[in-house]
Amino acid sequence: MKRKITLKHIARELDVSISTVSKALKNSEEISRDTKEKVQAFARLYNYKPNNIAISLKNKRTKNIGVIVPDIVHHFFTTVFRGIEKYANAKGYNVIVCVSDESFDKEVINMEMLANGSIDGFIMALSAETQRKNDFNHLREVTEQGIPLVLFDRVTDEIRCDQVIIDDRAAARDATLRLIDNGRRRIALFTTETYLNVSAKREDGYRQALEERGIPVREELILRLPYQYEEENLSGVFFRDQEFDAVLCVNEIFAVRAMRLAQQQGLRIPEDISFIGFTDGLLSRYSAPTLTTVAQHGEQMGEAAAKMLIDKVEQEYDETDARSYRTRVIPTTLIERESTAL
Amino acid sequence: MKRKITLKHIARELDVSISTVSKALKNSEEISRDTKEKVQAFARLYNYKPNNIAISLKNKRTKNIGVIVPDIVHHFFTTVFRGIEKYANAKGYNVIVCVSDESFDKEVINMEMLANGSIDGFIMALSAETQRKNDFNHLREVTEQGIPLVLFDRVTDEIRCDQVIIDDRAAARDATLRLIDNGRRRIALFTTETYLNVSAKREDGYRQALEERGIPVREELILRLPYQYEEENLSGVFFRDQEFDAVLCVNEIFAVRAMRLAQQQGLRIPEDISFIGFTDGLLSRYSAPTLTTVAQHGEQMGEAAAKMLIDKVEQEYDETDARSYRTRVIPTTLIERESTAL
DNA sequence: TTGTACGCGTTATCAT
DNA sequence: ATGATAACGCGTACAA
Repeated sequence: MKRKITLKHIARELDVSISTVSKALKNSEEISRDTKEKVQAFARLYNYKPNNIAISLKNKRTKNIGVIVPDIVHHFFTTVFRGIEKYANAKGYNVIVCVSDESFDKEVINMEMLANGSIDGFIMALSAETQRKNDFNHLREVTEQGIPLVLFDRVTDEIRCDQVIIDDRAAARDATLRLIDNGRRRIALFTTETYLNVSAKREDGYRQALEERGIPVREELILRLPYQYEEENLSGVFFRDQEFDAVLCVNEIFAVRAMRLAQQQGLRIPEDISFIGFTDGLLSRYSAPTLTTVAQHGEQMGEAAAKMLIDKVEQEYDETDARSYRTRVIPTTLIERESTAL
Repeated sequence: MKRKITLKHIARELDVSISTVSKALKNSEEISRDTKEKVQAFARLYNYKPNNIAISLKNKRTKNIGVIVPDIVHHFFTTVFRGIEKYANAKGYNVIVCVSDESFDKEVINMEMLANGSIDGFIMALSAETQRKNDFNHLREVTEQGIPLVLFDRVTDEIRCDQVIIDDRAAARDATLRLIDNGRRRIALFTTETYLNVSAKREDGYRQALEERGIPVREELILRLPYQYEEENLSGVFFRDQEFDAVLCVNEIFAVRAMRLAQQQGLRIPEDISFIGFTDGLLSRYSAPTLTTVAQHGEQMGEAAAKMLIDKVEQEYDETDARSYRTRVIPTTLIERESTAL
């Protein structure tokens, strides 16, 4: 077993001092050609690579960034993660991922775990529970320690930090307007039961669009669903009892399931009823009919977040402490597919 | 800004030595109650937490594990990752994720980056390119350095290490047998064009099932598709020209797209033609009709992999160097849904 | 009961 | 041109 070699080993073997080896490997001018060649040859032979941990300790920089997301088996978060990883990797950073599982406690524990030197900064989307509790002390502690933090998607304004978001309100408004312009008048909204910032904003946008067009908002057309709802006792009834000709859904799963139910009720899509969802994932692309959806461009969000974070990490701390926090709004795109193709 | 506090700060402040502080915080018997209380109070007040990096350097243990996957925006890998993260976290480990993007070079670079002290062990699924090139020197180097490695799903037998896999051959065989037992005789196979171990094994299983039942394998029923194929010039033609009554697909995207094409040709599912896919993801659950699929239980695979890795990391190295490498086969489950419901 | 010294691996500064 | 020393933060064997 070829154990990892260190400067010390090389020094001992070549009978020079550790610092000589260190300098030789960096091609320092102070070292003679002879020794440099000797050392470098030896190092190459034994495949010497500096120990990351030692360098981290010395530099107080880990070149790691911590990412905490509520869920990883989730197209949107995965997409954002890909953007983060791609950018970070290109900049020589590694990414440590923790999953909060929508739990406040896990979020706190993970943050504390990573905050003790493991990472140079955080990128995160808040757990549902955190948003519900409105308790952000763990975030505050971290930022007060001077650790850069970038929030994305599930954010809060209670903490001074960078943010990367989409304009959920505008996106929902645009989507709703599109339905209206397509001649739809009785537009339902299927949203989540649990409180999420984003759902709330999407609902705002939905309401705003209706009001703008002088269409009264009918509260009975707004359906708040738990994540794992049973088809029968909810939408089934809903579809039979209510009359509507379009549905805006805050995610694609709701949309696809709703389309299925509508079809089972004998409704034709998009002739009788049209659908728009959020999150342009696999379901939207491969459902039958394919689903018109608001693309959030997660990868772009991830890249933006990583860029903001790494910029902050690498900027000298003393830089005129003019800590300005920025919010980047990534534009959404309405991707039109069959579910609204009139 | 409350900077992170160290033992040194506490020692200076309380006018004791660093080691006294260190011991006091561990409630050592050698330290007087007085000092202990004083130190602990101070530490709590300033929220002292030991620096992970320093501890890693000292212990030569990082409590990090490295995960390298070909793709993260992918249901199966995500699911495995969740299992890894869950188990690792429970054991106090963090997970560093790198994406090889199916590229050999990126896989090598990421491995080397992490192997220099950043992690205690690797869990990975090989990139397509690595499998194609059959070049595993990067894996060999790492294992020769004594870094534990667990391969999952996309594995190789060229490297002595632990493995977590499903029995792809058996799963495909069972699925095919199920189709045969349902009275299907002209069963097609839709598989990937790029060489992957798993696809090859699934094809084996498919062939074996047919042979077992005395059904001749018709090569023209085996379709090898690129990942991003165009509907028109491939399956479209295929569906018109060929006659078959069932399709086994090596992933769920192929299955869902194929179902759609079949429906467009006027075929009824499952009456005229039935489908089985691999990977029990969202598409299988929410497609219309819902898709019968081979569940790979990724989360369980992830947990198993993490357990094997951490066991190895934590076992003393000198333990009778009886390095036995184990292969865990996670049983698959055929989840029957509408696409085969006769 | 407390403190000193050393080591983990590296680099930077300051001798020689 | 080379080497000794200190420092990053921590833990521990040993000395006082």
